[in-house]
Amino acid sequence: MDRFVSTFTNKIDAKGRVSIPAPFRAVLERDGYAGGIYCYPSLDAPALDAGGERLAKKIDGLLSGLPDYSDERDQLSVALYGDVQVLSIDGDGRIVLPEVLRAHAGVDAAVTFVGLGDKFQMWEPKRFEERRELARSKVQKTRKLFGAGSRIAEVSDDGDEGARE
Amino acid sequence: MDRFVSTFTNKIDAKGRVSIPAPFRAVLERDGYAGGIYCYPSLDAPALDAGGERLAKKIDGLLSGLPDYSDERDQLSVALYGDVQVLSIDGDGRIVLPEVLRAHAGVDAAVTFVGLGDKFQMWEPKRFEERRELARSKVQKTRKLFGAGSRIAEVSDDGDEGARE
DNA sequence: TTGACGACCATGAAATCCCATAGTATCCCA
DNA sequence: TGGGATACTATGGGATTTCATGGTCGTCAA
Repeated sequence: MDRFVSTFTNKIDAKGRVSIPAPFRAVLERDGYAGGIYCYPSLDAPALDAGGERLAKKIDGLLSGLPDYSDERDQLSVALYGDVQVLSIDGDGRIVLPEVLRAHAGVDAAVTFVGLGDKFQMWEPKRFEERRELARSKVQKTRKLFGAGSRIAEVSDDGDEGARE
Repeated sequence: MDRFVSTFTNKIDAKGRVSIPAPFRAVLERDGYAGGIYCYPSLDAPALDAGGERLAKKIDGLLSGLPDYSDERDQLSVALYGDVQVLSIDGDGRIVLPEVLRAHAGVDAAVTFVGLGDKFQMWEPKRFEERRELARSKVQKTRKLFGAGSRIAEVSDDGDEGARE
């Protein structure tokens, strides 16, 4: 297994710590774990994007096309690197979400971890449920377009069944 | 971790000292720390660019692409090397910003350190907030310009597919 | 002598490490 | 196949370390 799949919800304790789901930790270790995960506000959702080295390299890839020390590169770097935080994982597989990130995602007592293949997202549980409903209905539509029994619907359902509370 | 990532804001004390964020110091140490950091006014922003050996080598690289004794090279080397200062780091991880540099960046009571991968910038906190907003909106535009299938779209879209409305 | 600068020490808050526990899933062997 | 032992996970809390920041004391030079 080398990608983030399925969803898990864990509590945030009094010290602001939250356990990264064990399956995700396993993926991170295979993914050249370097002491922490990269995490930043999702560009267009009240959630946080996170991942390991693979994700970091993708960001590098975005910038590698631009000439060094150009104004444009600097600006993009600010938005891409400037908002990224490296969250270190403690001996028990937990991270601490800084205030800025918690605010963006609106998380408080618990966090829902959502696997997205190369990376995963962290959501406030209720908000994620709402999104999930929307996503499901969208899948229904897509399904009709492709015809019943298409794999798109199957895959989504798999992910959901495996989810824990 | 081997790149400068994320942003931190630290205070300048009565003697003009300011702590370099610990994560940045860690990067500098891996980066062949030689007693100080290289620092110079950003070419097109009211900020300061800074970094370690890797940054110095990149500057060398830029110049090596130009023919010796060309006007362009002379101008560029003056622009790049002319204002470079080597700031030594004290035992507690602090530097002192010379007046010239503080003036260029307009810093006074505090400094915002912004990781940009190979180097980092120092900003006056308020000015940086404005710049950050600019950068963010630029990223949004850039995403729209590059259609689906481009590398930029890939990274951004990955995040959204799973959870978008 | 005064002022700038560097080395060194002090401190409170925050982050990190380490250990404990309970519930659950997994394994192993009869 | 059943049942007990084992391993793992999420979570809580105390102890320790790190970090940013403030201050003092010398030193060197103008």
